[in-house]
Amino acid sequence: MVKARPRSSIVADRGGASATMAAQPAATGLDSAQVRAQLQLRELILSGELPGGIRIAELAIVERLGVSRTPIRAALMRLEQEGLLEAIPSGGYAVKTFSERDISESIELRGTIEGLMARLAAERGVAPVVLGEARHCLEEIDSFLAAAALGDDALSRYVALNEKFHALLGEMAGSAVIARQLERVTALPFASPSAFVIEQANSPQARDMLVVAQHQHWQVLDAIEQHQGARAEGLMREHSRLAQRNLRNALRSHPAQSLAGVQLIRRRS
Amino acid sequence: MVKARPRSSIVADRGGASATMAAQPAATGLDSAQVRAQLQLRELILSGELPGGIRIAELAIVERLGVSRTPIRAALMRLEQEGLLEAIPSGGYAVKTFSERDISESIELRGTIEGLMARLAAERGVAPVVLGEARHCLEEIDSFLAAAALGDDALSRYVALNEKFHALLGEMAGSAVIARQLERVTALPFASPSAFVIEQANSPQARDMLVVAQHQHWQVLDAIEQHQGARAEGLMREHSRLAQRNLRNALRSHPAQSLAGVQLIRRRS
DNA sequence: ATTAAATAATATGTATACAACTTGTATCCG
DNA sequence: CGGATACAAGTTGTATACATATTATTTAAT
Repeated sequence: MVKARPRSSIVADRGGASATMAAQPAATGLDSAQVRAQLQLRELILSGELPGGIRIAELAIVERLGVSRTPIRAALMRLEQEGLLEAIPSGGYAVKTFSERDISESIELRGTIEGLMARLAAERGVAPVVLGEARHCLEEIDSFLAAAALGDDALSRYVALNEKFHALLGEMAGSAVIARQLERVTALPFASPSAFVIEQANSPQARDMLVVAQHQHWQVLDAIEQHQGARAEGLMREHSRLAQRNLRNALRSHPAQSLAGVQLIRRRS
Repeated sequence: MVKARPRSSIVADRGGASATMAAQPAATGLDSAQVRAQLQLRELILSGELPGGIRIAELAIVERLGVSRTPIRAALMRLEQEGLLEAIPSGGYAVKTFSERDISESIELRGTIEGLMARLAAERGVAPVVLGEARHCLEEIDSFLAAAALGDDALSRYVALNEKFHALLGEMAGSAVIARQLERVTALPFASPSAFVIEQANSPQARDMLVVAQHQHWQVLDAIEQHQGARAEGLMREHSRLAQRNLRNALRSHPAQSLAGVQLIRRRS
């Protein structure tokens, strides 16, 4: 025991950082350091502080986040699996960039998998309790979509309920395997069901778009209830093409908006 | 520098193991320790030495593979992402098990994604060079499928060429995003395109099954060449249902065969 | 005898030291 | 002046020590 408390001295050296981390549990949660590092790194990437294409040095992240290399390495590995980073052949990771086509294909893939889920739900049948939940979810959307104009809070409520409906779709399909893969697809920031909804908030057709989307929601649910597999699948696919349209609009008219991760999109590719 | 060469002494202690590892590069390749550990662990799982449901202790793997915990931890994390392990809430990993339904859904998902690829290839068009490769691949299959009876070598050649054709399909679709997700699906041992082909080798209908599969291959290629997106997609989906059929046969008639990973399938679930 | 609590054993999570490798730079030779 | 080699700085890969959490076992009390 010659060397005395190697860690406590180090902690004292880095006391400021540690104290900061312990003082902001609201931002980072109280998960393990690995999860915290993963969340914080994802934020750094999506906020643009770590621009697309840049190589990520582990030691730089160590200084930024105040944890050792071990949990950071784990976080980097997970973010690579998630698709936000890509492994460099010579070692290390770089922040990935996405072409408009990449995003379009991600959305198409999401629509295809969601279509599969809707078809399975229709073919196999869904427990009445879950069907009730889904109906209730859509009724809630109906209720505030009735207003002629929508505020920002209505938009965010739509986003929340929309995600809930899509989550319920996974439950209705009853397949953990497929749900897992869908999660991997929607992990990409632009492939999520309501990625470009807020982007279109100020557009005059914003409400109309939501009306159409909600109509599709109801039709999908109807198709599922009536065991119309092909109809449910087709509707769900078409539903995802609204996101395609929003993607194009967002990239054309609003060059650099506040959407998380836009700076990862490389134009002209 | 009080403590002298902590590693070299340790290495001397484990000299046997290290020397063994260096002496068998043929079995493990000369990749990094992380990749080696990942490959060896996967083998241990698929061969049944680490049975489904069992918890994996890192130190036990350290003794088995002769590398330190760090690369093993990385390998475990990757195998979890791959779907062979599942994280235990209290920490650590356990070998996953699969119901027949899980596998069936994995195959259906693969068929769906391959169907999407085939449709995209048909709609967008494919470079003549790649089309030629695909045609050549199918012609090779034709050539040895002409024989009335098939030996074991013919079967393994079919498996190789079959995988090549499915890989070419990814190239024809021209989507790195979708190809990546398909890889994740086919990473599961039973979802791979030719998972149950060998299993059916001794069956009298084995050759007939391959004839049908090969017919579908040609039809898909034809549909792609003629820009018939819906036809290509439907054919590719139906093609995957041959695997479904083989799965059922394999589980019914041949209770515990030599297929890698069968012991991960939990009957009665 | 059974259950609960306490303690010991063992597991994973984290930090850091060390080694190997990659990359950028500077110097020397042609 | 250009190129190639050698050297140096920095980065990732690996091993291991340490801390903490979980699990198993044993003991005590009801």
